[in-house]
Amino acid sequence: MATQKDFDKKEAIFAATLELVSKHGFHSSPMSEVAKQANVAAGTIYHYFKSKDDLICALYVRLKEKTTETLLKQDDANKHYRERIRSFYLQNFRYFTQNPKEFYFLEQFSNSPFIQAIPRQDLQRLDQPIYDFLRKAVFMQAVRDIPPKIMISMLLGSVGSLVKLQLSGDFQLTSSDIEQAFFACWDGIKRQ
Amino acid sequence: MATQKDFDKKEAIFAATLELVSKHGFHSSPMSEVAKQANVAAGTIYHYFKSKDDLICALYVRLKEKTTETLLKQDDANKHYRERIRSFYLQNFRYFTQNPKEFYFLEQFSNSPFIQAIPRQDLQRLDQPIYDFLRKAVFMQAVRDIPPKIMISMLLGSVGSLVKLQLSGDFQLTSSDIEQAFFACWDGIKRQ
Amino acid sequence: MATQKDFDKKEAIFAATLELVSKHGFHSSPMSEVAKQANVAAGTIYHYFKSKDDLICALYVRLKEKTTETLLKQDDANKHYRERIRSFYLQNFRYFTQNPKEFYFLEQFSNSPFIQAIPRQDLQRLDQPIYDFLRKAVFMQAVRDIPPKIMISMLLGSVGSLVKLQLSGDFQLTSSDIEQAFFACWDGIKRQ
Amino acid sequence: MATQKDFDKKEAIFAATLELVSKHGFHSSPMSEVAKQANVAAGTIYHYFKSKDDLICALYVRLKEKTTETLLKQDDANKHYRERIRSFYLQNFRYFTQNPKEFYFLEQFSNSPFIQAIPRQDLQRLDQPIYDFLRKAVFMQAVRDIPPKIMISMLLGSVGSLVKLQLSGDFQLTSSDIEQAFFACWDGIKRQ
DNA sequence: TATGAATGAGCGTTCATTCAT
DNA sequence: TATGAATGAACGCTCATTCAT
Repeated sequence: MATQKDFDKKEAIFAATLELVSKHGFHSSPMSEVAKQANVAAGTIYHYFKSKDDLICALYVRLKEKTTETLLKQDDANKHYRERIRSFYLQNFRYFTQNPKEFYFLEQFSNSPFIQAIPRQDLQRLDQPIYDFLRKAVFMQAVRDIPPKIMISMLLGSVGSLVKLQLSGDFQLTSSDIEQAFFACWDGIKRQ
Repeated sequence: MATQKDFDKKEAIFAATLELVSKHGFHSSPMSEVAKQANVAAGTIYHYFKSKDDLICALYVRLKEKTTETLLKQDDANKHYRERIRSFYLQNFRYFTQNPKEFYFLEQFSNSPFIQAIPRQDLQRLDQPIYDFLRKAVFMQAVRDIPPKIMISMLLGSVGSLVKLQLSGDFQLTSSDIEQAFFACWDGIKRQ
Repeated sequence: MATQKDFDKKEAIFAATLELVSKHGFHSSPMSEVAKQANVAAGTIYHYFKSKDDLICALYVRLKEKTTETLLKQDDANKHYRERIRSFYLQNFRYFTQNPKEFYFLEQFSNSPFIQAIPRQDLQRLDQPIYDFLRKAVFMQAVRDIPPKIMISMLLGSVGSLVKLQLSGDFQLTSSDIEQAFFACWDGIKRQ
Repeated sequence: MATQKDFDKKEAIFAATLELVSKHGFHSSPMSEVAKQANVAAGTIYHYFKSKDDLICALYVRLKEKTTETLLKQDDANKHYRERIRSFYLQNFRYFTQNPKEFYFLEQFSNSPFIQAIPRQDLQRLDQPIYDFLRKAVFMQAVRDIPPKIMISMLLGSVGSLVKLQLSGDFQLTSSDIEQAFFACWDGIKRQ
């Protein structure tokens, strides 16, 4: 079926882009290489994406959606907020250490001028689910009344740093290290 | 004096590179533009740097050294560790929000495959002063016995996230927000 | 037909390179000029050749093959060796005086460090047919038992010098001059 | 003494140019490298030579003069022409196999478009001594009445080919090979 | 005379993008 | 829709040459 084939090609292009960009960076990932890796012709990419920038931005959005969904899917509203946030933190660490390509791509992208090409409201939409999750925690008085944006920044900044540390190969983090790191964060944001 | 002139040219090239790369990214900062911005001929850059990569790596090392030095210069060994770490955290925030070009450059660089071009031991040397500072804090039992690498990751991850938030323009952080964020961190790492 | 078009483009690039290099030398024949002369875009050359060096080496191999084939094609195994070698000598002179571009290109190439880029066994393969022709003459006791490599050197050195003399415009060689030069060579190598 | 110093510098520049050009070719021998190798500043070369082309042409003329002089110096007018020409041939072979840099430089130069930069009469002047030597041999009826230009071409073409063969490393020529080659030539040009 | 930092035109090459098939 | 040869602007970089010292 054509639709399935389209899907496959688009997927293949995304996968190839992720592979190459995460390893070599944006400008060392020519479209011709992406095409080769995806087993399509160079021109074919332009049936699915307007330009290289468009492809990269689309991949960013896609990965953001996917990771956010994955990370919140396992949330269990019946548990205590501490447990839910702990689980979110740990999942985050696990997900990215197990999917380093996605981590590298997202970090690279969000620290590059590329990100300015994404409309602000789209960026907001991508963060919305996590944002909602934490705002509710504040509302439920599970955590201190810190603006959710700050809280996200702190949590994700912390976990992101740890992922980077782990992936650098300089340092093997044990699960106790992660727990410890989480509780350090938690002690910082929990309602005393 | 020749030495002064050399210094000026090299400085001008560094400044131009910082300006352009922080604004447009590595690959949207051609050497010809760097030269124009620095008021030198394109070829002149190659008297000071072997290649574009070399220039960018040299600038990274230089900025790292400068910021580390600046951030630790104001450390007062007579104060309590809480105060010293607080000051470090706050200075960090202040320095980077006031020097956004340096922040963007460093973030972009350290999240790009470029960083692999810097020998591991050089990277270690750049982080050594901060590392020493925190290791001593652990040794003095001022903070919990968390591996310093993790502690650095958490502190800098946290403050980096806040700087990004502030610079994004989405959110105006008050100094009370920063204090709050610091104390959250501190509560996490202090010896209870 | 695509294959024909490819052939045409590659041929046009070869012809343009021969034209320019024979007239101006390697380094005064920029790729941009080659492209212009061949009526293709600069980038197109790189579909057919990896680099400028690759193009030039490929052209050398091609011309060597073509001239060797041309020179041996007219050989008539029924004739006496004296006649066959005479014919080879005369053809050689005629071919290169009538195709000065090829002569200048080949001379330039084989006297430049470029030639070291061609694997030794490839060079040997190119000379093999002439080598075989002369070795057989030795074997048949038509000529003295001089190592064929030396004999080739002498014959081709002699005729090459004459071609250079003729093309220099300093001196108009008559066909009697060439005959005379050949017989001088022949008297030197024939079995007495 | 200044004059001596000048001489030394100019010599050093010539020596450096010969060294580099014979090994790497004209366009892989930048003036900056020549300067380094000669232990002078880049600008200094321009006190002695108008341009790179000028330097290379001057070196050509110089080497031509020197080799011609060397080769004719040992001529002994008392001997038979056969002996004198034999000696010239053998010296030629010996000189260039022992001075491969000069051989490679001269071959490269005389097969490149560079040579067109040298006025025709200068070229003639350089060849004049050898030309005279052989013309006299014709006049004395020692050799056949072949135009001296052709005779030079044949002799030098022959010996040049052998030098190339020897220097290529493919083939070790014995002194008997050279003798044989000379007598082949001689049989070709001697008055029967 | 000697220096070598500075110049900038010009090079070889890449690669995002197009378009005839 | 899919192809991939072709394009050519733009890049990083070299190097012959100049000139203030």
